[in-house]
Amino acid sequence: MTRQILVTSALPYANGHIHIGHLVEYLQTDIWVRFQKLVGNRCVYVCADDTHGTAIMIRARQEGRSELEVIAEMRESHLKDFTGFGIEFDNYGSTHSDENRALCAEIWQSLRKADLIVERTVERFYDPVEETFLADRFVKGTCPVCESPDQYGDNCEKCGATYDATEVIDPISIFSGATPIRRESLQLFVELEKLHGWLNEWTQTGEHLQEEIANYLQGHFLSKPLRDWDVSRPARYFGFEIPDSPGKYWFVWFDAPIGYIASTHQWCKAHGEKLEDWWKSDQTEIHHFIGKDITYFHTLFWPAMLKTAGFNLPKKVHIHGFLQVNGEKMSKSKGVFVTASTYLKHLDPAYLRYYYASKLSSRTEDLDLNLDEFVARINSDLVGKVVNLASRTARFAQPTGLSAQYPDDGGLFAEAAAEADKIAELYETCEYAKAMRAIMVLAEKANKYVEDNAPWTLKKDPAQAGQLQDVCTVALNLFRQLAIYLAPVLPQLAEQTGRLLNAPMKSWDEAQTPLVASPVNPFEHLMKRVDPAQVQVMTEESQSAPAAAPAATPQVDSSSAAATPAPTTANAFGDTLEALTKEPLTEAYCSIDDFVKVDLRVGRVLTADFVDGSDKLLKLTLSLGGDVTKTIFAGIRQAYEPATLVGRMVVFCANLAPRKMRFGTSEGMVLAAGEGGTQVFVLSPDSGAKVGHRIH
RNA sequence: GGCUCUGUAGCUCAACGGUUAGAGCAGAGGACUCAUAAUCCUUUGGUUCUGGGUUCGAAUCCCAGCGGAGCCA
Repeated sequence: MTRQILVTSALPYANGHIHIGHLVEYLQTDIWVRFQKLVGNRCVYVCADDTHGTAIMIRARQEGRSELEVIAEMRESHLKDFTGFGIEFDNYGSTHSDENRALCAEIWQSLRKADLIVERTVERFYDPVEETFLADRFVKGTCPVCESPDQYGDNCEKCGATYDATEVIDPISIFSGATPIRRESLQLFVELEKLHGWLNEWTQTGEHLQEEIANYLQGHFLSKPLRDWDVSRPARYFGFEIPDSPGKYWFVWFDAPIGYIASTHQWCKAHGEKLEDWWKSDQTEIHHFIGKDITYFHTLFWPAMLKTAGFNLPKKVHIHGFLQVNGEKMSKSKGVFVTASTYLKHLDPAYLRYYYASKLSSRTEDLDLNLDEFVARINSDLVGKVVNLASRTARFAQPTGLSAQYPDDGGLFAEAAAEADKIAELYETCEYAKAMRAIMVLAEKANKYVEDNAPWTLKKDPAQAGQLQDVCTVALNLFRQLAIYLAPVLPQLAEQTGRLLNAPMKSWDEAQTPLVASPVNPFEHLMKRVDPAQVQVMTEESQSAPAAAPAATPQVDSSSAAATPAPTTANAFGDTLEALTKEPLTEAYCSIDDFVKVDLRVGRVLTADFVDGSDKLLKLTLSLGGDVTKTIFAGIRQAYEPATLVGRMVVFCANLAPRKMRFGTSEGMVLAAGEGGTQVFVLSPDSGAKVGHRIH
């Protein structure tokens, strides 16, 4: 039975570029959509830019242009990145569209009619320079609990306290630096509590949510009365003015998810379809793919809005975890923050599509991009196992084409064909990692078949030509099966395979029938091995890119910057002589006696603070265990956010002679690699080391 | 701080409360030479974070501790 499925990914915010963290979601979704289309379901994939809110407004003003210009430019950039990664939306809209405005009004009317909207006066911070109210996270100041400076207005990264922005000591606006003033404002709220009973049932029953998400909602929100949701923002605000409340605008999180419907509407108009058939019909399944950070918007507010306004509820909200790179949070200061466009400059998008697929499950666990593993996976699985099958047999088969009848292969093809349902089920349930493994097992068996039948030996004997053709027919058919199973992940490979064998692949079911009597075209490389040096260049370029590259600032052409260093030979890991050339090895020897004079220790950073009057230094308090501490001024300010250092272990010299500085006395030196400035990389011991350990 | 997850081989991950905890990669040895130093065979790696408990039986369930991730409208 053909299903009718509407799929969405979260709307990227029009204030930043797409990076490889975002791509976890778009690739996960794109793979799912391609799978659905391949098996013959009617599937439409929509998305849009999320364009409203204070951040966009302020940015436009700071850049001296209109919000419309800003969002138009980001839209272009986003689309370019998505296209580059083979993400195929059926429609890519914008929350700043006529369709969205109309739908917002419609849903708003429903909420009014259901008597869910109330007015209340709240006190908010107001930026007198930018003339706008400030969300908590747009205010910084000293934590009212532990008095750490430079904390955001909603919670303290040092002590973990949460509070209201109005409690912060010495607050400033992050936009203008001005001291915000308190101002009363009449706001509109949705009384979510009125739908508490229904939400309880919807979230806790059925298959709408992953189990851990249902638990999370139960434990965190549904166990107590639901707070009213503040959905309005006073002028100035970039968004839609609320029709029945002049001077008030819908909060960006009100109109953003409605953008899913608006984008669908655009698609319907372009394809002669009715919106009702997609959003108000039992025949349609809605599937949202989102990250775990925006869980509550999509699992409480959004269902409540849909329910009230009479739209389809999602059949499933698929929630994924975050991307880490080499075991750490993606971070701009440490150079593991890779944008989509930087990646595309150096590497084939197919690599990332496969790598993510090989690691994704249906759980909300985070996914770690380990760059060494990335190289190994691609080279071993895709090039070594899959593509190799074609590579080692296509040339033998080219003169004759495929055999007219499918030969006896000992049941291999049938065996792999029988896996189709299992693999389909794994795609359907987002267990891509398991699907990839199942496919690789088939690839291993196929390689063994080639090994056992040694076509290269058959080739030497003209009498065995028929046998040779048969063996290659089997191998290429097994390869073709793999290409079909991998098509949702690697659409390009599927197309190339279709061309190689003169038989385009259109459907999942083609894995059930062997291809015979088809000509074989000259073989071209289907996929290149990953060169670790390219990965290296990519991370280096990411490190040298300006920290928060906003689209508006004229892009420093980082490609030319990356090309400048003289190309030097690299070892097998891609390490070049660059660093050694800049700082040659010391020629004089150091005796063991000299070395042991230096007392190197493992310490834990207890506190890390900016130093007033210095743009280079951070003041660190290091613990050596118990109550033994050392104070160190380290020149790493440009490379590290203080908050990211607290709690981590570092290596430092504990018996360096104390040095008086303008700011205090420094009692040691933290060990770090790099050239200085933003290029500083603090050393850490492997796990297992204890605070206070001496380094020998 | 609260909540939801999470900790298994060097790395990435499997394992309905039930044989001797398994795969891939990496490592070691061998075969092969068609293939992008690819492939095939054999093989070394585990105190399942720690400590208690429940059970005939625990990686799995419970409690505590330690570490990691996220969220807190």
